[in-house]
Amino acid sequence: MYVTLFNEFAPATIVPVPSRQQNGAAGSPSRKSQGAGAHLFREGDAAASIYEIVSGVFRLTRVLGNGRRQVIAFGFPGDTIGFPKGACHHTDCEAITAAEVIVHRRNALDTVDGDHETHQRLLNAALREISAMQDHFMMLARKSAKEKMASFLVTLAERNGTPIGSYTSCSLPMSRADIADFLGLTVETVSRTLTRLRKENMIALENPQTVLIRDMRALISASQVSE
Amino acid sequence: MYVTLFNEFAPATIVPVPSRQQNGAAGSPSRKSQGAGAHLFREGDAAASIYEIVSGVFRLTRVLGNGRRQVIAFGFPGDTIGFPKGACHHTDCEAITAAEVIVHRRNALDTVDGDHETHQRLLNAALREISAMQDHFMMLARKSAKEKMASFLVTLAERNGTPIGSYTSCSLPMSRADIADFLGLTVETVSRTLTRLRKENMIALENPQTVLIRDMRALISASQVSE
DNA sequence: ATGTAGGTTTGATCTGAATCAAGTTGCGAT
DNA sequence: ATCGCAACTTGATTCAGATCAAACCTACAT
Repeated sequence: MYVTLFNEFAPATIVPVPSRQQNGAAGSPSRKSQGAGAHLFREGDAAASIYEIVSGVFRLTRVLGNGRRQVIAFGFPGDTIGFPKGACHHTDCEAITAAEVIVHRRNALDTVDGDHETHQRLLNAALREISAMQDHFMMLARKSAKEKMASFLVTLAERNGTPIGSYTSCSLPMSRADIADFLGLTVETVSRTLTRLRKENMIALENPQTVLIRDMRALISASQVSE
Repeated sequence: MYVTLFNEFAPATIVPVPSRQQNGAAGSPSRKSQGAGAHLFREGDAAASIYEIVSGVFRLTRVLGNGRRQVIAFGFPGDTIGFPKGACHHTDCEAITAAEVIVHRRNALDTVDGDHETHQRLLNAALREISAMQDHFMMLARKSAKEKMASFLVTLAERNGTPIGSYTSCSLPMSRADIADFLGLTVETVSRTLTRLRKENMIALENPQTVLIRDMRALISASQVSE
């Protein structure tokens, strides 16, 4: 059974942060801080809000009967999460690092009277989300373990990496189990595949949570479907 | 507990088009007929329109380098298709039967000035889409061939089936290759799995394009993740 | 410092689905 | 009719990744 990282922070440290309330009638987005390991919302919760990630990393999951789990997405700063299905959230959402979000009232999506620009931004986020998920389909259904892992690292480096000389350093805030459940693999396969990429000199592991990409070109090439 | 795939689909919101053509400014949705095999749009096309399916079945696909293909979704009457990524369509869309669609100007999503209600309907369709795709993730990543095939048939029966006594007849307008590329399997596995479900007396094949579901309860049970 | 518990890596084996390879069936065109 | 082709089914074999099983860290708690 799966147990989350960072359990030591377990008690949800949700600290509302005072913020620019000058936004009159409808909008009034507020900020919220979130400790690592705390749930932002759970599957089935009434969807009162939509969130824009300011800092930190979130994990969106769904669970299937027995224990099979799917990580739908990781949320990074700039991402919008919490699109509702009807009145409810349809995923669990947990912070995997300490995090901060901007909270929008859920019906910023419904009504347009209040804040056109926010509405439009959320809508565009939803459309981007659809597109990103379609990419993920390809990955889940049609890529090998190596291609999946390479794709994942390339994406992560783009979002999250810091260049160090000609290399790129990239932290993996999520556990191997999270990666496995995102890519549709097992932890063992994730681990083995990382080792393989390491032995092929594409990456190095500074420590289990930090990857150094040594040959981005090769990694990108490995992320694409081979002939 | 996880139930079935996609059964949260739109309760066929086929709003008959009273074609409020008096709506000069923004709305003016029109209809379009589409022969079997004709493309409604292709990946990369400028996304000028969004479509609501009135009749017929569409197939949304993306192609990966060599020849690997992913069927993103099948579109049935009541579904909305053609959500753009930026200015472009990000999938191919082909009618697999003769079909008819309602055409909305693309910026029915952008601007709200014209037709609030249409805007809202499209937005809700986008949110439903996100939810449905999340279900599909689970299927692609975490289900066995038998579970996938059973899920697919159950979903199809819900959308498309006609009860015949205690049985449900259901046409498969798409080819085995389409089904395979939707479920992340090969044609051979699709065929074998259908045979297996047939031998287990859950279904019968009237002909290759028509399935008779003989034991819906068993099929639903097979569609769920086994212990 | 020692013990313990996750998380990670590595190894051995197994298996479900892919691949390779024929058949079959249905159908439209000659 | 029957030829040709495409879609489908079935069979034999292979293989990538799952599963089963041990180590191997760290980091925290005693």
